Amino acid sequence: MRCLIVEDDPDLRRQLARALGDAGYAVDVAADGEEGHFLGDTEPYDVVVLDLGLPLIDGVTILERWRSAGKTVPVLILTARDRWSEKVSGFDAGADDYLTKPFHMEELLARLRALVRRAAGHATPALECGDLRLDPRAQRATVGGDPVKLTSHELRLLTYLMHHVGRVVPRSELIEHIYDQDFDRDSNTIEVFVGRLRKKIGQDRISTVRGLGYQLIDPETNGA
Amino acid sequence: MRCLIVEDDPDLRRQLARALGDAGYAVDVAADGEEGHFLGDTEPYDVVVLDLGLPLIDGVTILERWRSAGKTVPVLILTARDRWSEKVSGFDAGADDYLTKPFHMEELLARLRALVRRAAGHATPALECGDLRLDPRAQRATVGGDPVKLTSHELRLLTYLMHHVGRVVPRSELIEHIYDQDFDRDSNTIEVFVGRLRKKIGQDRISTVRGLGYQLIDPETNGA
DNA sequence: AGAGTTTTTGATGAACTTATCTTGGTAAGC
DNA sequence: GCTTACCAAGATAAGTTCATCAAAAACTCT
Repeated sequence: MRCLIVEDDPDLRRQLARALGDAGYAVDVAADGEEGHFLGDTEPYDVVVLDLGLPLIDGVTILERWRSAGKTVPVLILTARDRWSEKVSGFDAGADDYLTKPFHMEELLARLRALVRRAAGHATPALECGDLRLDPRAQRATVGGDPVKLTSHELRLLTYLMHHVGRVVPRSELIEHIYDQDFDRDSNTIEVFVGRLRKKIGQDRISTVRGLGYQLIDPETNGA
Repeated sequence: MRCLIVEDDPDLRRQLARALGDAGYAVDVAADGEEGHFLGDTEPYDVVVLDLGLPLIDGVTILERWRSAGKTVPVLILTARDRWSEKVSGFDAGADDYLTKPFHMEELLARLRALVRRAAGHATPALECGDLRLDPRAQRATVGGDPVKLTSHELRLLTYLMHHVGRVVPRSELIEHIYDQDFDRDSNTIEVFVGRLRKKIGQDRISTVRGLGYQLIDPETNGA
């Protein structure tokens, strides 16, 4: 999952970036409103953390622009505790959730998980696909109850696929959502990771559709 | 589906071509207004992505000429964020949708899907024909709920036929919409693909009309 | 700072898709 | 009823895409 953080306070920004990185997100950061607006406009994020008090362009304005441009990416806004009115205008502008500063990092992570989950149209917190389970909170995957040891990028790949079970996902999309901004596109990393994942979770769980992409097979619908 | 991209910025052009290619379109590109106008005039596209700021002939002018020549192909125009007035004149010239640069590639794809769908007079996201279903986003086809494994070209062929259920589609039209510009016309590839499709989705779903073309049979209207 | 992972890269070989060719069948026209 | 044109089907060949491996580079953690 790929996440954008728009926050002008350097300390908090760094703290957020680190926490979300540890939680398995590919993280991009913006220090002011202009940069934040630009990034959110151009890159495909799965969730955005947006501070309201920003230099150059205000958070609410950014959000309004994204929404009027048809962007549906889930956005969580951060407000100071005393800025009560900001919160309201944030929601009016189309925010999906808010959090008042200061906050517990754990709570932020929980809310983000909920947002990502809802955006993908899932009801349950844990992702499932046959006897393959993934707990985004614990960053743990199990096959038939047995834990599988995955490295961080293997986990990212699996997480994205499990949010899109049954869909044929192009390699380019996987790259966009697993890596952050500056990544060299032309490489075979995805193939290598798919290979490793298959070795760990079972060969025939991920099928490749030549020329199109990869597909996580749902045994229920008996995918492909 | 066959798509024309008219865009003068080389980076964006390549990026677009790649993304649309990944999404299963047959893609032609034009780098300036003259080439774009010519291609759109002579080749039958299903959708066009048109930048407004172009060398030689401006995008709005191209669009006006196409429209006054009776072309109804859906056109999505790209505008820079600050060119507010361009957007308006683009609509006046007959654009079907617009997107301001920079943009999410996924949003562009979603809008193109919507355009193609609308142009073919469909309401539901998934294409249906009897118990044959096709989800263009997931690139998955099912017959009576059972998934059918199709290769990328088989998928393109079926997609086009499903957008024109019941119509007798000439082989030449299929070739034009499945392949891009430079393709040797004199070959029997389409016959071969129709044969393979029939084998996978059922023999009597596609009927051949001698001397005219192929027809995807809709059980409702009991086609043919 | 160094050892152990993890990630990336590059190369090689295998697998698959697609295009072409050939042969045989089927419908239309005379 | 015969000829001709068009279409179906199978086999083959070519070209592309993908999988796998090994090794180098980057990163972590002590």
